[in-house]
Amino acid sequence: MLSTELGLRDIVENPKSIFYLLNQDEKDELQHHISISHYKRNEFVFKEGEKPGGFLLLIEGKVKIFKEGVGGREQIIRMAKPLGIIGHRALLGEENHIASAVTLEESVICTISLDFIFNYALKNSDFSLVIIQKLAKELGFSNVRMVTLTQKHIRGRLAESLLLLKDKYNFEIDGTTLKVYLSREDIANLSNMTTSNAIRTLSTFASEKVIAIDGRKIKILDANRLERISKLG
Amino acid sequence: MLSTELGLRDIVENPKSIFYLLNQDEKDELQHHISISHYKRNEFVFKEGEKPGGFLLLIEGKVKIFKEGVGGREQIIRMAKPLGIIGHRALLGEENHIASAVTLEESVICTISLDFIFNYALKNSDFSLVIIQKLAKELGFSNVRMVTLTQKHIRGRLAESLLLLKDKYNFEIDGTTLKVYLSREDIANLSNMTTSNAIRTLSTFASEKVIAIDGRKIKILDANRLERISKLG
DNA sequence: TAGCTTTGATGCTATAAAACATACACGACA
DNA sequence: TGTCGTGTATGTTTTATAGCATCAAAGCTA
Repeated sequence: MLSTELGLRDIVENPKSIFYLLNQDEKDELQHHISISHYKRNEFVFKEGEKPGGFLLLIEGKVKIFKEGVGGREQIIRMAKPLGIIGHRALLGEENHIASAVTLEESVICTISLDFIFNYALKNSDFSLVIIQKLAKELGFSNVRMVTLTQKHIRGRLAESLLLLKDKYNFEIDGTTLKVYLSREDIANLSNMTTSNAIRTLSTFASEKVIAIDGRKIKILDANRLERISKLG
Repeated sequence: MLSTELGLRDIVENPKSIFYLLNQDEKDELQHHISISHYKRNEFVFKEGEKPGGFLLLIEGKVKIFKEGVGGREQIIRMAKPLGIIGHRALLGEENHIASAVTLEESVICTISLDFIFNYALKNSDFSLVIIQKLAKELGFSNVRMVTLTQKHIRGRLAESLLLLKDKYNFEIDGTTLKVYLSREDIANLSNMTTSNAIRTLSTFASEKVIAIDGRKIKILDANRLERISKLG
């Protein structure tokens, strides 16, 4: 089911891939610096404190990036989807990982050597510019999120997280069901609240007909209302 | 008192400046793309929502970068000191400013044109690499801060902020007085708490002999203890 | 299929921190 | 010299949310 072979081509041929804009020589060279790994659900890709071993590109699956906080309580910093890059912050900042990455479902990840990134890709100023833009946007996201996670109340934080999941993973073909299936605990860790409060607030939203819940399946019934809750509540 | 003339040379000759690593041609070109502005205390350098007008380098003074949150409550995202760059995130991400910048004291800021940054500086891969590293480190800082601001309790957050101020601005010649004089409100906005709680917790720290306060003058008496409070409390 | 573990749901209690209310110190300015 | 405004200090009340306990449902595994 997991299409490894397709994945390799995808990395350089899909316009959404960061390596798409490399020139042909660089793309040819890339083939020698790449390796592919399969992960089952809930496997660590890297752990907080580790030294980055390469530049990682998620080919298939979903990954959460989170940091352990006070008393082991984890905060999900961001989530990745196919053709997203992971672990790049530590690598580019020449630091160890400050967060861990765990697969949310069966995933395929391709590793590009540090050597290639620093000696080939980053010599290409188009590539550098895209990396710069990506980091700048991520930094903006992180700054905005810092303020909302600290200032918004529970309902607002949860609403924002649901909208975030919608923007990142979109809907199933029905147009309402979120295309990502998280445990209540993960939803809580994404929204900076306890699991109990995530469960409680989700049911409140359901009773208000803003969402519908069926196990881990979440349908967004009233996105505008959710938007308003995120802003005001 | 504010040394404008010295400032201009400093930009290219001081190893701490990001423009130090440009080659001579680029440095010569830079002179045609630079302008300098003076700011009084508590003046806006840029505001949330504005389009970045240039790449800003703080020559002299201190600046806070903050974001308006729920109900106008502001969160200080970071603080800048001389030879630090400001507003670069929006510029490099090709977005509008998501935060505002205000001087904490009389300041001198130099503006480098967008044109120079994109058509000269970023063509130099050494410069790009330094920008990439800077952004990556900032992103790491922001991610870590996101977790501590959401998870630590008041005492821990305030202790962390005081240590942050120490790391950024260091001490006066006496070796204990923080070389930055913030209002209680700014300290609160930095630490994600109300002004009352900042005042209260500061006095508690003072009564515990961890710090000494004399108006806006803060002496750090026991940095280790503060470190422990930041980690555990 | 039974027994065990994990996850989800809900009520109750405790508590950290916000919100509010004064009061005081200090400088600016008439 | 008095009055006003601003920043700082401190006590009291209120509230959001964490923490805990219990129970039900759903998945696993033997």
